[in-house]
Amino acid sequence: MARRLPQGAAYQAVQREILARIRDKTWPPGALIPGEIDLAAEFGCARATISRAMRELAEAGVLERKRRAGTRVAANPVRRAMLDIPMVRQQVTDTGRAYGHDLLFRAVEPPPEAIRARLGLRPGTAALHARSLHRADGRPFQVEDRWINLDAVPEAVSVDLAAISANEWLVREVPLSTAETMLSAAAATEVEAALLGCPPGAPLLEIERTTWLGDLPITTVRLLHPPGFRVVGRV
Amino acid sequence: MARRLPQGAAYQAVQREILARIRDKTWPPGALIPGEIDLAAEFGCARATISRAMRELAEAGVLERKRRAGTRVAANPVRRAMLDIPMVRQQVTDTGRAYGHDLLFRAVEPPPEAIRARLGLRPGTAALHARSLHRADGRPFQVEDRWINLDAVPEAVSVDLAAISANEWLVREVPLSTAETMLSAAAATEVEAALLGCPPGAPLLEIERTTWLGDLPITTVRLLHPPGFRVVGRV
DNA sequence: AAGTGGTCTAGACCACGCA
DNA sequence: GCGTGGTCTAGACCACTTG
Repeated sequence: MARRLPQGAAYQAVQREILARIRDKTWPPGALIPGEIDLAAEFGCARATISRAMRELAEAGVLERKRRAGTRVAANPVRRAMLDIPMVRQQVTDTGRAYGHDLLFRAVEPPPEAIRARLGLRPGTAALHARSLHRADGRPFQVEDRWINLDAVPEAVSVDLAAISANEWLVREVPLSTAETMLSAAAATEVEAALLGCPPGAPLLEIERTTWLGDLPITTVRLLHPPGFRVVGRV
Repeated sequence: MARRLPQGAAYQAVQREILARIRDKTWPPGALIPGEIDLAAEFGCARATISRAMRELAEAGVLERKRRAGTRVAANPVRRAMLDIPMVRQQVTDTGRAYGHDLLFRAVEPPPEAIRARLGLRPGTAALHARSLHRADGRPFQVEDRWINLDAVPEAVSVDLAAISANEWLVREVPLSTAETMLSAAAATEVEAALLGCPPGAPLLEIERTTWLGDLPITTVRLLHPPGFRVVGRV
């Protein structure tokens, strides 16, 4: 760049300038903006610098890029929220509370049809089923209902889930799995209400997550949080 | 690279190799992995290629990088879910349904204390308050309860919110605002139940979002979805 | 003080997808 | 075709942090 901007890198200065031009409607939504070579000339920097700035803005949903067609300001910007869903233990201890968990149930049994399909099991195949209650300072924090595909991780059957939570064992043993996460609201059943210490029918935040290693389904879990629990998104 | 891998770019091939080595525990959680120069030599590519591969993996939470200290495999990988929260209209029409919305209420009035604080208003200041019902194929899809900071966007007061939803007007007029998003479960009040066509007390997925332009609060909104509604995360 | 990641450059080739 | 973005390279300087 002609003058070295004090705050941050050149590609970030380029990003700020692009964002400013979108905000002040120099480049309105849907508009075609100059190509990388033109902008590099204007900003007095290398094309790679412009490229990185625009690539990141495209990943953020601000710009839409197509070869030959050029770069446009996104017409329908999508609001994105990044949710961090750490291990339960961390969620609890990060807020200064004491973590504990109870294994409520453990069995190797054929899952219901919905779970069976999600884990890609042949009908009749058994899977490891575990239910736990996680506590913060002794009070109910999360009910976890988990199914583990024993075809994928047979070692799981011999893990003492009372000593180490399934979550932590899986993170250690099967790192880097890909996941699909769903959030919804559910009414507490009698059992769930008793566990979480809330009235039956109370609104619970429900997180369902299925993880794969490559194409191989590993586990699917349903997490229930007591009323008042919030998930906060960054960005 | 020595041999041109058919699928994708070189930096992606490097990423796949790094991920493979983490998975097979060549590089276990917490381990220090070779520096960029060493890896560039090993993979037979430029240092910038390794750098991009590792930078992205660090952004994804897989690696932790520090100058001088080097790069380590993340010890406590955090599960991240990226939620796309598009404009209501798109959410509805993308699933092939007809979109419609009714403006239920509109007033310029002092907000309750919680909202006032969130919008950074002086006590007694009025804000634009609007409540809408969004429909998909005529059926209730979302209840929107919004407050708009008229100090930040005075033009909002003269917008016909029956013709264009507040959401769409704000996206067009105040693009690129930053936002904080919260998800939780809430029990339907009598009014909300009537609007959404569900029993009172039914569990609703609640999304609260506040947006800023720089440091200036623009709007805060509470979105309620009927039972069964799900938000799905990518990655 | 030294080594690591973070960034930038100038140039190059490629691939996709409009015209 | 041909212009755009997408990627790669070889080399350079800088900034942070730790031994």
